[in-house]
Amino acid sequence: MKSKGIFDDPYRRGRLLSADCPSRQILRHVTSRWGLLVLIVLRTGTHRFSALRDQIEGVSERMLAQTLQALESDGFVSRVSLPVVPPHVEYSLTPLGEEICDRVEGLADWIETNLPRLLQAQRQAAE
Amino acid sequence: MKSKGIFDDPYRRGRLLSADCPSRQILRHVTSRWGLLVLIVLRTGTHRFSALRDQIEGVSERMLAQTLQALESDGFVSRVSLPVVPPHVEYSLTPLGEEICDRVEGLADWIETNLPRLLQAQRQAAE
DNA sequence: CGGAATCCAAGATGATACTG
DNA sequence: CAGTATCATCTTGGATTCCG
Repeated sequence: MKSKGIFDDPYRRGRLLSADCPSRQILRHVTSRWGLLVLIVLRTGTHRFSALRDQIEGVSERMLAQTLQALESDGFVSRVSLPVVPPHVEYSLTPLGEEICDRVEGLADWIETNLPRLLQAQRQAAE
Repeated sequence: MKSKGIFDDPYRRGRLLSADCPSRQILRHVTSRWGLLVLIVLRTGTHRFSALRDQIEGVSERMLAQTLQALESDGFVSRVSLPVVPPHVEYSLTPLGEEICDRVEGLADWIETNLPRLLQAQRQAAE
């Protein structure tokens, strides 16, 4: 009888090129249109819902709520609801969220810093 | 008469939190569902269209072509079409593409490596 | 204040068929 | 082989309204 140890699990480490790799879902959450921006803002500390909405220009309340839920369900964001009226809810990064935010911010910072080069490359590629 | 120097351009460096920052578009291209995977595969060397399609499980030819065009127009991917029949087209990373791929792969690798932790965090967050 | 619910517009994606 | 064209579908996103 063959034993089925943990080493038989093909996803002990992710394989992004496989269609059914769970990494793809997580990746889509953190690289989603608003997910990445939420992480970046939360990296600067705890924020309330309205503060996030105001800092992330262009996000709707609907998408912000949806994005926060996805990040929370992945364990990247912690949600603390204070039982007061009017409601007061605070969002912050979990330790896991801080770790992934390092990588996310590395990407975002590189683009922001190199934007002049990037815009020039776009013009050149358009020729 | 006021001179309009390059320092007047608010986007000499990007500001991702601004709705109209060009960085957002570039970011969406490289973090798109297939864009990220294309970059990762091209990091291993030059590939033909069909090779990319085969390696990136689940991508359709339509989306692959569209993704490659976006990355090419941003200056991340170089497209070389050999004038033979049947057609032979080779894709590779530009120097700019390699630079950004460092960051993209950093993120992807972290997720793949930490997938076990991530899946456990998901279960815990679901409680 | 922080959402949830609903409806609708816009965009992303896919299957298929077709072409140089 | 490497796409493009077309159509159908699914997802994303936004505006509005309502609620505890």
